[in-house]
Amino acid sequence: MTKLTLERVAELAGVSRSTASRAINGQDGVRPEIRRRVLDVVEITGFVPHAAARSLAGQRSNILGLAIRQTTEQVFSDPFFAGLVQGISGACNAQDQTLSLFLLQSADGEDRLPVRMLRTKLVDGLIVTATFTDDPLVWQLSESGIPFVMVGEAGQPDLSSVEADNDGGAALAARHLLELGRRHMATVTGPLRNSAAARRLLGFERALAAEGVPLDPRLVAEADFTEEGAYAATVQLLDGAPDAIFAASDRMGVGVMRAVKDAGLHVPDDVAVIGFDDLSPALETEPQLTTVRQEVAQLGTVAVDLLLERVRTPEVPPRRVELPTTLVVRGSTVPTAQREVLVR
Amino acid sequence: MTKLTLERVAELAGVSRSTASRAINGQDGVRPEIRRRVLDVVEITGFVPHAAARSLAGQRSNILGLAIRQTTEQVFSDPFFAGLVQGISGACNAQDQTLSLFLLQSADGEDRLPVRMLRTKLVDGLIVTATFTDDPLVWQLSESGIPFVMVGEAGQPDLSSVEADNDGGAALAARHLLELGRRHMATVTGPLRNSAAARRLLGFERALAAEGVPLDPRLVAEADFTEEGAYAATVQLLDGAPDAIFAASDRMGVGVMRAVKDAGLHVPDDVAVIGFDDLSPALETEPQLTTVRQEVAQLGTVAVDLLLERVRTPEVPPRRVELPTTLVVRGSTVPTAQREVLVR
DNA sequence: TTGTATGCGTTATCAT
DNA sequence: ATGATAACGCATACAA
Repeated sequence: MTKLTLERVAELAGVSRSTASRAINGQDGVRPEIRRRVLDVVEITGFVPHAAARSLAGQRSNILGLAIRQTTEQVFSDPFFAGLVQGISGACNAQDQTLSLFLLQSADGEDRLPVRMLRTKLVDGLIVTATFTDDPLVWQLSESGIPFVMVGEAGQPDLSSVEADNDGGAALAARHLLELGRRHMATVTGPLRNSAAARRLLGFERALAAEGVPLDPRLVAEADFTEEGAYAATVQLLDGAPDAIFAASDRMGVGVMRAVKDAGLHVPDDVAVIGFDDLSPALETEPQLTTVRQEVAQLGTVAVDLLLERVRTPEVPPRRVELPTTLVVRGSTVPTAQREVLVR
Repeated sequence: MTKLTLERVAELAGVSRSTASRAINGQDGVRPEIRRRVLDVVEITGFVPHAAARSLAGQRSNILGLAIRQTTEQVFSDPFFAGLVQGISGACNAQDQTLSLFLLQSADGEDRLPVRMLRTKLVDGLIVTATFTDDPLVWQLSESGIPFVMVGEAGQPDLSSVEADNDGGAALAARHLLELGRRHMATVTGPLRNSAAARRLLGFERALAAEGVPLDPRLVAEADFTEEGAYAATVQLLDGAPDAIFAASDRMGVGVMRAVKDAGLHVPDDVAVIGFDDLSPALETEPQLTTVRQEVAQLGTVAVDLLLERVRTPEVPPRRVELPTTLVVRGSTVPTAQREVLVR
């Protein structure tokens, strides 16, 4: 059996390579009847174009890279990442792109990836996540000229990026707690080098201040987005006797609740707890965690869209997308009995 | 600035393309002096060969795929996976292979991946994880002829695969508990469709039976490798008043310990608990979890080695590697005070 | 609308 | 040891 190439398909369909190519790639300017014939042959033979050849000739690999700057341990224990990758992977499939993962953990890998990926032309573009506000990778990438988008804050101005409305979301949390009559708010933040963590703190502070209930600095504890970290932070915070704690992620919310309970306090009667994300951990607590929902998977979808935009039409300027957040009220702030149907 | 290609490098080094190529690829048959000159030019210019061109001409993409059959949610919350990917990724870097992730979650994706990946020649081979004993993907792959290796049990005979010695590990656990004088053993298993889960149960049972302490079927509960699942399973098991519980993973061990404690029982006095993996969750309990250690990252390393073996020398038959496990004694079976230095 | 011819950047074969 | 040259499989500008 002769190797199955475009040439062979064209032959079987009785057309030229170019026509076959056009038919297969859905370009127009090919008679419907001919197109059918070609596609039939493709169907029957199971032809799939050779990735490398296509890439070489077409100047495009149809591979998108996901550059991950956290340790594998972090990545693979963070439900946020699960949702994000879910979204990215789904969008890639839908757009016929292959997703390639790059773990950027090792010190030497840090400057190897840019050079390799960029020049090698393996990927058409990169989605970069979880950078810190002054991540060198970012300017390395922008210098290199490879198309890329950020999930999270773009340290630099002229970059495409997607992010949830962290300020707004945190403000939702703040106002919800205020409405419940809480006045001694505390918050467990993520690592403040992380812009999302910083903005959630900022949004929370501002919203409180706007209502004349300034946040006591002693009731702010920085943690690391893990349950354990949040637990430890909360233990400290409890000295200040807060009546509400805003955790910058659901996972941390779980830790906060555990600490509160272990201190012999009741949630929400003594301390109301609210998280951020609306991912699975929020449902695993008792009572369930009130939280600020962000559409994590959609973050991934948008990231892919933005990236393809940069890849396909480099001339249109980069843009930043900010996805809305919503409040999801559960038992950790309002006992079930007292709650109307606030969430559809 | 003219495009940086092999041609250009050759020109700058004053040699032919072929020589430049050989020098760069470390092939022999090129004078040391010449090689130096070429490599210098490479160094200075920062030349990196074009992936697609190399792939097209060389019949090899140097991309390895990791096919994941679990939901993203599962994958990104399982510390086992973190370690595995860590190992795989590291080995890929070390061997100059690019790692590409394929999430095989959607129903339609299931038969799309094989066809696409295989024919497209994008990857040289695939590492497949976490299949069930009769996973259709496995025979689809073996039919297709693409080189691949399994992490876990190979349903079929003639496949390369890596796995920890699950039977042996479970036996270690069993004997340890017996030595401690426990006689009413219980176990929380993983999903028994999963071969690793099945073997851990089997190994545990057998080792007990061999010592004349058969496992009471009522003291076996199947869970799903999650903490919550294990918690629920343990609640059931406790009715049978076991004095020791073997959890088929550390993560489940955490759930088991929580359940035991919540039942007002003491670990290890009332119930000894032992896990499997020796991953981070084992250290997060109080007391820390005794466990059967498997070298998760090495699993990944070996998988890559096996795969490259299949890719580069298809003629040598596939082989199965089984990695040894070791017992790591901690407080959940032996109080610190009573413990010698068993772990270095 | 279709076909022809050329180029993509590298490796591999075959001389030299 | 080195160089010329032919693949590799496809896309695309151009011609028809």
